[in-house]
Amino acid sequence: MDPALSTRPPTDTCDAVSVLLPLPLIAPYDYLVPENMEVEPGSYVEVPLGARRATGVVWGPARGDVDQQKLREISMLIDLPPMPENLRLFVDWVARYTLARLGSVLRMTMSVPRALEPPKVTTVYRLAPEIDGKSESLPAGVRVTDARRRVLNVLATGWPRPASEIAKAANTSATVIRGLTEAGVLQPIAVQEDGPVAQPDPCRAGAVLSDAQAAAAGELVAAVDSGYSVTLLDGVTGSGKTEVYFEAIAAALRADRQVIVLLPEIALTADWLDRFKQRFGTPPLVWHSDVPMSLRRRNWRAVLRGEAKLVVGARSALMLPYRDLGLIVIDEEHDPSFKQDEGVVYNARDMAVVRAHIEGLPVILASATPSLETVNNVWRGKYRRLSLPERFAAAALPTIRAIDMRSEKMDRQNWLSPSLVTAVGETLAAGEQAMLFLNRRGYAPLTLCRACGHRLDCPQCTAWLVEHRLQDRLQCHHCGYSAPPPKTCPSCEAEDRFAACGPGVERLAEESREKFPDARFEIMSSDTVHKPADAQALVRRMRDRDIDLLIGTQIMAKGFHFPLLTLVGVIDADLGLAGGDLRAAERTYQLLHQVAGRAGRSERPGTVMLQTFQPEHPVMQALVGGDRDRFIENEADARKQHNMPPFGRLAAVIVSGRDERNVDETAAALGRSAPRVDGVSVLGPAPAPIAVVRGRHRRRLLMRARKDVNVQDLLRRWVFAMKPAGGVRISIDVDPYSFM
DNA sequence: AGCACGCCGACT
DNA sequence: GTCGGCGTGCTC
Repeated sequence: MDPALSTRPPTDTCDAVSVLLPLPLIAPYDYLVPENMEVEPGSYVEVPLGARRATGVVWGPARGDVDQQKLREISMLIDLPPMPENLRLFVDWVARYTLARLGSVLRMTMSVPRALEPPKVTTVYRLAPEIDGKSESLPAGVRVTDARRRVLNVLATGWPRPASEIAKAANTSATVIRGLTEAGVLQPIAVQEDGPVAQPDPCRAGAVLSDAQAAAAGELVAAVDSGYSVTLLDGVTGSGKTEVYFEAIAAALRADRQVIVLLPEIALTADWLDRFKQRFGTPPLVWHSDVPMSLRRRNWRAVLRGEAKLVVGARSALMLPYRDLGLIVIDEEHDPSFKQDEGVVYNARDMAVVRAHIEGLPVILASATPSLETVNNVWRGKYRRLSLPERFAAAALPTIRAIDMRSEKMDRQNWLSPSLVTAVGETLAAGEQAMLFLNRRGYAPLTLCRACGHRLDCPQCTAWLVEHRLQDRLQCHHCGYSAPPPKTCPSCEAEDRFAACGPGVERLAEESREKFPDARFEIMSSDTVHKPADAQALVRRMRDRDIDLLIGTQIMAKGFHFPLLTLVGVIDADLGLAGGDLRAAERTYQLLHQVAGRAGRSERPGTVMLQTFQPEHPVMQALVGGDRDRFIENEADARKQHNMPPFGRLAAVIVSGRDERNVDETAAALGRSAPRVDGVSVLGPAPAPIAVVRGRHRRRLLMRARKDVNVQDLLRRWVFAMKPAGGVRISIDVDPYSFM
C-alpha cells in the first residue's frame, strides 16, 4: 500500500519495542506494538517468529538494528503481571557474567512454558484419606493388579496430579486411574490453577534456641529489611543452623516478603520439608526436577503473583520470577552441585549473591565446611561470619581416626582392613549401625581380559566401562552407554577370562556379606536412589533399624540424620585427591567431613575411620585433628602463591566436535590468538581429562587472570572473534569447578 | 528451540 | 531414479 494513501501514520512513527525470546539468541528482536495494545518493559507477549509463534518478554525500547520493513507485530499481550524489573536486570547480569546468550538465560526463568497459557481448572487425583498406599488398606473387593499397585506407589510418595501424569509416572494408562477412582480408592480434586496458595505462618513458636543460636538468630533477623548483606552461618554438623535461619525466614515472612531457600537437590527430602511444616504450619512451595509439571506451572504463577512466600528448591529455584523477595538462604553453601555445568554455566550460590545485591536484600550462606571463596570474602570483610561452635544438645562430635593402609595386612581382592572389620564387628555386636563410604558406583571400575590385557572401554568416550552387577550391565559413567557384559574378549576372543579390578560399592557389599554374614545391609547410590522419595524411604528404614550396615556413595553424605549410626568407615579416603584438580583437597575435606558428620548424631558417641595410604596428608591431618581453620589457611596460602581462585580468576574455554582434526585446528588457533595482557596467562590447549565424550573430542584452554582483570571482556574479544572449523563448538566456563 | 534448506547413501 | 540422514543457518 502506498503510505500516502493510508489514514494510519506511517510505520516509522508506530511504536516498536524489543522482545527477548527464551531461545539461544544473543539479543532481543524488535517488534511493532499494535495500536490497541499497551505493553511495558517486562510484559509477557506472544510474537510471530518465522512460521510459528513464540512467547517472550518486552525487554525495552526498540533497538533499531534491523530494517523497519522486517518488523512484525506483537500478536498478543499475555494476561500476567510483567516480569519484575529486578529479574530483568538479573538476567542481563547473568548473561554478561557467564557469557551465555541472553535468551538462554531468560529461558531459565521461563522453564515451564505452559505456565504462560491461560489458567485452567485441572482435575488432580489423590489417595482417598483412609488409604495409605498399601494394598491392605484397600476396601474389600478391590482387585489389586500390578498397574494398580504402581499407581498407588506413585501417589503414596508423590503429589496429587492429573491422571495423565500419574499414568506416565506409573507406566500405565489413564484407564487404570479411572478404575481406581470408580472403586473409591482415588479421589478427584478440581484445582483452580490460580487458586489460593497455603500461606506459611511466621508467628508460630520456633524451636528453643541455645544462647549461641539465639545470638546468631538475632543478628540474622536484624539483617532482614536492612538492605544487601551476606552472612556466613558457620556451624558444625548438628549445631542447629536450620533453626537459626528459620528465625530470619520468619522475620522476612512477617514483613510479607518472599523467601528462597536453596539446597542441593538430593537433600530435598520429605523429612527435611517436614521441618518447615513444623515451623511454619504448612509445607513450603518446592521447586526441583521431581515436582510434576502441572504443579510447577501452578507454582511458577504463584511466585510471579507474589503469593508464594516461601520457596524451597534446587539451584533453578533462584531463577523464578519473584515479585518481592526479602531473603535468600543457601544451605550447604560449599556444595558443588550448585554449579550448573551444562547450558548456561553458572553457580547458583554466586548468582544468588548477585540477585540479592540487585534486589538489596540479605543472603545467608550456611555450611559446616564453607568454601574457600566464601571464607576469603569473610577475611576481606565483604561477608560477615556467625559461628555456631557446638553441637546442639548432648551430641558430641565424632572421633576421627586414620587407618594407615601401608601397615594393614590386606588380602587380595579385599578392601576392608582388619582394623575396620574389627570396628564394624564391634559396632554391630553392640546393636548399633555402621556405614561404609566409597565414592564409586557399581561393582568394579575396570574390567580387563586376563588373556590379552584388553580393557573394556566405552565406544564413544575415553573411559573404562564400569561393571554394574546388580543390573548385569557394563556402564559408561560419562555418556550413559550401557551393554551386557560380553562372553568373550572383544580383542582376543578368549572366553570368560575377565577380571574385575578395584572396588565399587556393590563389590564392597559382597565383601561385607562374607565378613558380616548376619548383618542386614543396603546399598545407597544413584543406582538405588533416584529421587528424594527413594532416599527418604532408605532413611526411614535405617531409623526403624531394618538395616545394620549401609554401604554407599556420596549420596549418603547429604544431611541425612541416622540416630543409631555410630561408626563410619571410609574405604578410600585418598580417592578424591588424585588427578591434580585445583579444588581436590578442599572438596575431599568437605566431602569426608560431611560423611563423618553422619556418625553419632544422637547421645551415642560416633567414630569415623579413614582408610588412607597418606595419613600425613593435610586433608587427613585436618580431619583427624579437627583443625579445619588451619587447613583452610594452608589451602589459601597455596592458592595465593599460584594466583588461583579465590585470589585470581579462572575461565575455561572448551572446544569440542566430532572431527578430531577440526577440533585441534580450532583449539590451536585459539591458543595462537590468546590475549597477551599483563596479569593474564592462557594454558593449553590440552586434551580434556576425558578427551572424548559421546564421540566428541574435547580440548581445553584455561585462562588465569589477576583479580582486577575484566575476564569477560577479554574472553568476548578473544573467543567470540573465532570462527570455529566445521562442526566445532566452543563453550566458556567462567569460574570452572570441574576440570573434566 | 523449531523449522527449512541442502547435499550424499539404501530403497519402493 | 527418489526418500531421508542430520549439518547449517535463520527467525525481528
